[in-house]
Amino acid sequence: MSTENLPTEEDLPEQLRIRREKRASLLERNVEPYPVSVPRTKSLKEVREKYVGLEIDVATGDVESLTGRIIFKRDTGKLCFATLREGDGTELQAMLSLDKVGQEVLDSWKADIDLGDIVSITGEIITSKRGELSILANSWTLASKSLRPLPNDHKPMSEETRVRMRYVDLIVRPEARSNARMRPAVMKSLRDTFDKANFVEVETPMLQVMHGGAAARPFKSFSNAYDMDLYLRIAPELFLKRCVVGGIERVFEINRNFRNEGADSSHSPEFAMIESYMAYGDWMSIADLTRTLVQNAAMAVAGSHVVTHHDGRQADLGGQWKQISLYDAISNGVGESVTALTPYADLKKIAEKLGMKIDPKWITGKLAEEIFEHVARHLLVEPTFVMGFPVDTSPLVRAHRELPGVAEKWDLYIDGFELATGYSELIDPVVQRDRLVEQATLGSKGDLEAMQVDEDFLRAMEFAMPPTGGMGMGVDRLLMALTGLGIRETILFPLVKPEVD
RNA sequence: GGGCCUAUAGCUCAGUCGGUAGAGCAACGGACUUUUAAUCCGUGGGUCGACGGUUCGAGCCCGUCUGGGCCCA
Repeated sequence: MSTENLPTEEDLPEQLRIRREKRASLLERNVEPYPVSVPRTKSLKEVREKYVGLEIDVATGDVESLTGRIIFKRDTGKLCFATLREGDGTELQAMLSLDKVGQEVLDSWKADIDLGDIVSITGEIITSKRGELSILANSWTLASKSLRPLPNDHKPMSEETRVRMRYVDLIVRPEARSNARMRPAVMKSLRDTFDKANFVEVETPMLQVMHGGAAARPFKSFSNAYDMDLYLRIAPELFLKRCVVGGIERVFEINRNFRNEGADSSHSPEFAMIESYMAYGDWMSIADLTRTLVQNAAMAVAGSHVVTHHDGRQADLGGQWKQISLYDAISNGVGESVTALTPYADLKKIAEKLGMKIDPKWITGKLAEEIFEHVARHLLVEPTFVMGFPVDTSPLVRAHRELPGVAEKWDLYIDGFELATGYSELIDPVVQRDRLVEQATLGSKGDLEAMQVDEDFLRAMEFAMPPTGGMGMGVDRLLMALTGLGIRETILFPLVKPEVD
């Protein structure tokens, strides 16, 4: 990187300039501000655990070398205090006294060490006269000099600063630390649940020649080596179904999908998703699997099926979950009977009466789904399976075994948002081809979310796919359901537009 | 896409009627051997998001743009 455009020392804000001067001053005195290693015999957490319950004003005689970031600093004339914090948030007090370290070392501590610096301190583990577990320094050494001041630890950072500088957020905000550690706990729980049910995890392409498996606009890219357009996947569905054809009868994938659409408090352009397929299952058995995945994840992070959101609200994810019919929900919401056979014109009248803005590109089923979202979605706070979606918006789903115009598809709603979807999969390759051709026709008419005809996928289907149930669930949204957080808090580094100078 | 709110010191925020830019924490200098957001005395730190307009005079009023948030679609 070029150094030409970096600000000169005089241009820097006062506090940044002073810290750079301190770094230079250390180097002048042959003190390394960024040493290759520093003494460390225990973590702060290990010390806290070992000496729990130690009485006031005790000297243990145990000498350790401990490291941590300086979070608070209380310098007095001859006895200085500082609070060290390590990555998981564990804190420990450090004490430096004139009679232990001498004038020169104490003066250097006061002058050279700032909030945010990482230090190593060697000394005896004691409790102070106020009972605080502490390390009383015999010596100390700088582990890494911070050139930027930490934000005020007692006022929350603004939401934008938290997202743009997550590394600082993780240093100062306990909830940021626990959120970051909740995601891997949930991932582990999901994989354990699948493993116990004999599912095999696979990884399928994210760079795809042809996108499919969902109704969404893709990100487009280009391969220099192959000289052709490539797409970032919007869903792994068509590859997982190839796996089922090949005999991986219980299969799942947890990984990132990319959708080139709007971003808001529940949509991120890249998001983690589970997809899973179970041969010889159907939409009901896959619903049971989905419920088990969610409930086990709740148990893993909350120790209970009742989870407590960050605002204190509790949500009960336990028991069997309510099932409602999509068209019943619409009928109740609009006060007249609506079915999958209700004609487009009637739906349009209903939507207009509701004051909805209607996109002329919407087909009949899409209009019904939009009416559902308008009248019923916000009511679905407790976990609810919404059963029976229109067949014309579900091109990869088999038709309902009894209800005409309906597909064996459910959406799972929690807290008013869609958490997961599940199907009895369409396995008739001839019908599948017709549906995809129909999609391609919509695409050629300008529907940017329509699917393409994937000939290789159809060829796989023609080798016979067993009857199968399938599901997809947003991992970020699962974390939202468990914590009540917005999607940008469940993702460590959500996409943000670059800062402008 | 539409509407509303928002951008001021390193961080979090005030800023009245358009008239010399404020606080807390942080920083700098000094005092202090048991502090817990230590305390006390003193000091410095600002392109008020960007550009344009109105005005004798703009952080404040108007317009455009950019970033962020919320609501609607």
